[in-house]
Amino acid sequence: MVSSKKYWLMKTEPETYSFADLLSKPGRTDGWEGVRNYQARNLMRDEFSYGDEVFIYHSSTAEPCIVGVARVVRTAYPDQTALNPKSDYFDPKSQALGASRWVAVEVQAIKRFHEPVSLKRLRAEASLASMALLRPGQRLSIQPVSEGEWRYICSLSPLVACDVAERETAPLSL
DNA sequence: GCCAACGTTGGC
DNA sequence: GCCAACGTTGGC
Repeated sequence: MVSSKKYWLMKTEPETYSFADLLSKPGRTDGWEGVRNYQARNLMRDEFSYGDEVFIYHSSTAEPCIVGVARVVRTAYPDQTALNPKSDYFDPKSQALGASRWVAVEVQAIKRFHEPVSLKRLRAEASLASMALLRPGQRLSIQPVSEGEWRYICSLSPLVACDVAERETAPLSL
């Protein structure tokens, strides 16, 4: 039996890597690298399936918010940045091991919120009270999102397909 | 920049 | 395996 689609939330600091950065990649697809937490790694490695959908969340910024939706287009593979001494994500222990202890997945941006859904807004919604993201001291950079939470959040602001947005906004650059 | 809440490290 | 020290995250 084919398992049903699961939903996730992934945090990123937009100063380091923003949703716009993902949109700028070929095919709006990129490797989600640099996750250096076992719990988050295990979710990616053991739970992420092809086609799962992911909220992209901007953290450590003036207005923390969910900015868009991406789709898992490649399941977990070794995160090679852990073996690259020049990478910000270099991990000496992986180097000592001779293999990366970390994994990455590839995600493709598919939709953006017309109005990003702010953390403040999420906190104001009673039906999201038990959401993982809103728990005090929740630092996990990859979190499961229930189908109910997913649908509710998607109803809070219109979603714009990224390929459409590209056509509308991208100047001709040939 | 503060600080609470974690997670990791390493001595024992 | 305990746990103190240290580092990191991330909202405010």
